[in-house]
Amino acid sequence: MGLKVYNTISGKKEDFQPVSEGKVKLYACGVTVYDYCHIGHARSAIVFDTLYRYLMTKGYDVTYVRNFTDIDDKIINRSAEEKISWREVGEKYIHSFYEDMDALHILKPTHEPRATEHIDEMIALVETLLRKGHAYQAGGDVYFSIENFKGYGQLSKRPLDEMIAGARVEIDDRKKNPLDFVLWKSSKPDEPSWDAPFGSGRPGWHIECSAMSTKFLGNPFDIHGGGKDLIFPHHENERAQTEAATGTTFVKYWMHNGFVNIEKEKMSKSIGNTLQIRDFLREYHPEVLRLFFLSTHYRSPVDYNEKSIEDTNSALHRLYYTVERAFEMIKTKDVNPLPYSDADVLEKEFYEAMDDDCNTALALAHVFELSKMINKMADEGGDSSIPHIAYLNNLFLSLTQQLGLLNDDLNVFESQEKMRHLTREGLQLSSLEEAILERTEARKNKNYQKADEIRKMLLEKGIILLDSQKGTDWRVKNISAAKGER
RNA sequence: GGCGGCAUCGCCAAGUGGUAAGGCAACGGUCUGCAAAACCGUUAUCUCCGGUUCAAAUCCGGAUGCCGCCUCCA
Repeated sequence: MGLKVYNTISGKKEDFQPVSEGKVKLYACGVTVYDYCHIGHARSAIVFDTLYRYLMTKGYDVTYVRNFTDIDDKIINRSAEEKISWREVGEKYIHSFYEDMDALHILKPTHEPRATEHIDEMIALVETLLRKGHAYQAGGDVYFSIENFKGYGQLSKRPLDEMIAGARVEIDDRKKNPLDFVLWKSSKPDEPSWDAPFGSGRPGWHIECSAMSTKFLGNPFDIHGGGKDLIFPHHENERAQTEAATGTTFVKYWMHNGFVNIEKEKMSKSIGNTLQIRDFLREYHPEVLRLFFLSTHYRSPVDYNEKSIEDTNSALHRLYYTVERAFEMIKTKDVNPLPYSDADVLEKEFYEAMDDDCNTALALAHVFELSKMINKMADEGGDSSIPHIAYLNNLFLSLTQQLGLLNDDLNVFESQEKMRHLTREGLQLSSLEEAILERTEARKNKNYQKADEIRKMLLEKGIILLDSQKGTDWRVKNISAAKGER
């Protein structure tokens, strides 16, 4: 079974057939660099990162392009607010973008072009459009004329007359048609501008993606992605201007991810409920966010709320503990992994799920089943099952890592989680260790009452003590349960 | 007003014709001095009404509710 993807323009799942055999050209709209990234950006990045990884797993030679919009009104405004140049604004937020993406283990795309480094290509594109009669000049600006581009509205599926009738389209006298959009805009005296045959100024929003995707991927290319909100007007306009200029299909498959809501409310700056990635990471492990997003199909809206995140956090712990347990059993011996057919079935189902329009939620279900299989085998014990456990564990890690999960070393994961928790509780590691020692003494003396008091005291701080032959270790209590008690 | 989407166990969430994956939580059990983790077991007929079909959560029609887009936005 081959990969199927849902194509926005046809509204259907289609068999994925790349333009060139064995190669995939993928373009995802990146960010406008004027602020820190929020978890909506993270979702988009994670969705297309997952697709990118999966395409590579399937053996495609993938060229993945993700742009930076580094010139735009918001950047100019920001530059005034922060009293730094617009270029410094760009640099600053590109830097922060990388910090966030690295923390989330988002793989680096093949190319990450910046708009301002491709002004020449944009100018050439605008000139072509002018020459072909798809664009016109008005008051120093250049507009794209939708009139003689017959496919306008196909992507977003909007009838033109009704869009025009829509109350929210701003009427601009300079436009021949209210839906015409700017390709090039004249700059005010103190704004950045570039010389062009049709007057100095700066590019409109959509033109950069047309220029850069075409430059790096050619036309047509395979997949163009982004958030659902980009379908109109951004992608509709990109498509119109590119196809009008080149006379050929722009993109074969359009893929769009759903939104992130926060507590059932749309996340937006005007409501003031945006959650930045860096703020999230102060509270939770980065993979909690990844697992959370992968638990819902990428096209569906997803509601961010504390309970769901804490549930996800518990689920992620389960995955890590499974690996920990498996390694514990394997490490003592030199083990040759021995295949196990029940696991091979799960592996097959995992790939079938991924092939079905990247159904990561279903794929994850199989990962959890595999986790159960490993734990069960470990429970039943017996040296004879160890080669199987080694096999299952290898498979488990290969599947989770395809989803970008379980990147951390177990010790790192655990200790980060513990430190994060101690900070949250305002506890010192040394005093915790002291309490544990004290309890161990009490247990030796069979003073279980005191031992239980200490256990209870620590439990109230979200710390669980784990007794074993080797001594007493501790873990962070499942946070959702801990919070419910307080 | 136009276009589109969604409604599945307490919560989250897969599932597009053959009698409901998975996660979290809960309860009972095994294990443990007590716990934890893990494992075993238990918990749904899919918003409502009508239709098509041998057969529908899945297709069609209608109702109700929720949401998104049409303006910068991942």
